[in-house]
Amino acid sequence: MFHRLERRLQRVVADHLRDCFGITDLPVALEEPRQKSFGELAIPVAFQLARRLRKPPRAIAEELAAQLPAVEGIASLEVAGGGYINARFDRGYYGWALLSGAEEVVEPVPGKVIVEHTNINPNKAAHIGHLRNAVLGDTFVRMLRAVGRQVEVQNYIDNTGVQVADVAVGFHFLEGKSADEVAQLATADRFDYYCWDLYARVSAYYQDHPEALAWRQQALHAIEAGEGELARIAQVVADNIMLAHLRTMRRLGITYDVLPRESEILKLQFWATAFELLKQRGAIYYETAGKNAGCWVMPARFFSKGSVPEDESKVIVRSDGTVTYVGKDIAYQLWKFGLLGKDFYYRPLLVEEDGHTVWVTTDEPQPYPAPQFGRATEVYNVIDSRQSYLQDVVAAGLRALGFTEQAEKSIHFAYEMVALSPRTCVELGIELNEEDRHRPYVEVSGRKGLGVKADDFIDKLIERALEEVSARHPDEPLEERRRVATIIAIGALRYFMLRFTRNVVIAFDLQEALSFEGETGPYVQYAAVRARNILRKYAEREGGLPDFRQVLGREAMARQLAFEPFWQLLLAASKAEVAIHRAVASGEPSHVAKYAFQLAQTFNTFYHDYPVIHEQDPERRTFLLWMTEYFRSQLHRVLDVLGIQVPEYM
RNA sequence: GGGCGCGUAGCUCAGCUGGAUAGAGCAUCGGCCUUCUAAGCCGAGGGUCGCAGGUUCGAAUCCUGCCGCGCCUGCCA
Repeated sequence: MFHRLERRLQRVVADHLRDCFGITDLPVALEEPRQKSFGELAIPVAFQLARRLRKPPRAIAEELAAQLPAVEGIASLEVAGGGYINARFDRGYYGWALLSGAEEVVEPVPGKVIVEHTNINPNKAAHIGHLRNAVLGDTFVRMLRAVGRQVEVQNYIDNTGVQVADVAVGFHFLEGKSADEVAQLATADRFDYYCWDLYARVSAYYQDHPEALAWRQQALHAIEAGEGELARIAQVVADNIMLAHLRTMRRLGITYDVLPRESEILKLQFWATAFELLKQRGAIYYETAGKNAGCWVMPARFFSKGSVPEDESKVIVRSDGTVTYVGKDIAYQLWKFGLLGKDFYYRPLLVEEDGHTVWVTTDEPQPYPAPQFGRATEVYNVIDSRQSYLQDVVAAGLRALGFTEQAEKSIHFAYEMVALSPRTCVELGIELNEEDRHRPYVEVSGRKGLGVKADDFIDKLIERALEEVSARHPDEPLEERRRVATIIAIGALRYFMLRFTRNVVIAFDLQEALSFEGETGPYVQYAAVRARNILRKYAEREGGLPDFRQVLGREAMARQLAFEPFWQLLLAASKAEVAIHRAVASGEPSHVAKYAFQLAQTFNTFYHDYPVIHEQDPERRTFLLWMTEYFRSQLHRVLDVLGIQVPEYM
């Protein structure tokens, strides 16, 4: 409703400027006044007009305020300060609109958005860095859907890359295991943990035995050819680790529509097609001299922003004829926009509890009726900011092929890494040198087997939450308590990953992340639980909730909302839509998290200041009860966008 | 060298397209549980918004130049 009134006022002002001044090129921006007593919306347009009209802003504001036509829902306009026009809402109108459910219906927006996220190498367990990617991506998807966008979620599986090859090397050469033995091992619990350690061992082995890197080449060629024991091992590893990742992400309420696999990009000749295009359009050329001799490269001028020497070109096809990640990604991006003229085949991989099917690509025709994947109008690639160089090259590839519009719409949804605080490193038994000890954070490498495994961290959170729940509700059955603790733990985790803006490095601190106080997910959940408790208790006592629309009319609303604190509380609670829209516009999920926290704070103030059930005045009691219900629904709404559930009790 | 990002309270961070007295959490100190669960609420202290210029009626926000830190700049991804 706030959103709607804002737009309505914006339009009236814009129309007025057009009709009376002939001004159409001035964007009318509305603000929220610094002081609440100034009203609900401020129009600073007089400042912008001052220079153009050569009049003091104050005079322009006076004039405008007097001339502007009446706007439904706006009670008054008044001039303040140096030239602000402050608008006050008609409180009865506003409250009644919220109560009678005149909320805006979410209008579907044309076009399909693809969000690609998670993309974990299927060779070892996920770590906390991956969680940031998945939570960010999943939340962004929820945000887009909340504003009416059609979204397809993709999780790219690099099942033919170096990382998978290295684990295959580990099983084959270091452990002497056959593909069957690995397959047997994969049925056991925590196969992903086993691979985590093995991968670290292989990396260490390469360090000490550089000649062993030949094994990697051998494995990569076997995988690309799809033949031999190493290829079979790699497939077993990739398939099973992929499933392990899906299980980990499911714990966080994260799922996908389709999993495009790199093996199909190769087998179905996606790359070959893209390669031809790139050659034809001169986006890449065969280098005959210098360090990149024998490679197909893209010249730096296509992707570089600064002045860069000509030999800084990016290798797309290696001298041994294999294609780099960037090359495959260009083919993949082309497919996402429906520009490749090819498609995958699909089969259902699994069905989630809610009936949602996760599809995976295959290289042969399938009998299953799959949805139409790809063909997006807009693409978001959730990939950490360290890869922005590669992402620039990919976008440059699209541009070089003449797809400038799609290159613009292929957005690198970048975020900074998750590092560990020195304190947490010590806690995890990671040795630090003197320099690292005094840094704000320490980057940890998955390659060395350092870092925090996602499932371990989730388990630890649940354990901590269970202690809290058990202390408060010792009489509840353990299974119940565990379920509640899990919801709280996931809420804490998701909130922690979302509370920072994308471009700050998270210095992950266990102690801080395990805390359930202050600006945390559980704080917001707690507010929602409190709201529901009031409603439940009232319903138990009175045999149900009143029919608010019957009991509270527009006049009653106006009467109650004349009381300033009530008005401010309702106003704050009604801004969820605005917050979500702004977060989508700025591409910043943390804005939703911030709003959720503020909303919870506001509700806690309400909770503390105005006992609902004990209120004596009947109209006021009903009003307070409705406010509680409104807060509850708004809290649920934003928590849903954040992917955070509300437990039965806390 | 070049590219990207960061620098705001003791610590961790918000601050939307420039706007009216710079915000929150944690930590510290002091209050509040016989009233809808204290994972809560109230209060206090704490800031030359890295530095210097510039644009503007107005700059934490935009521009330029410095300083400090991080990441990238691979025939790994």
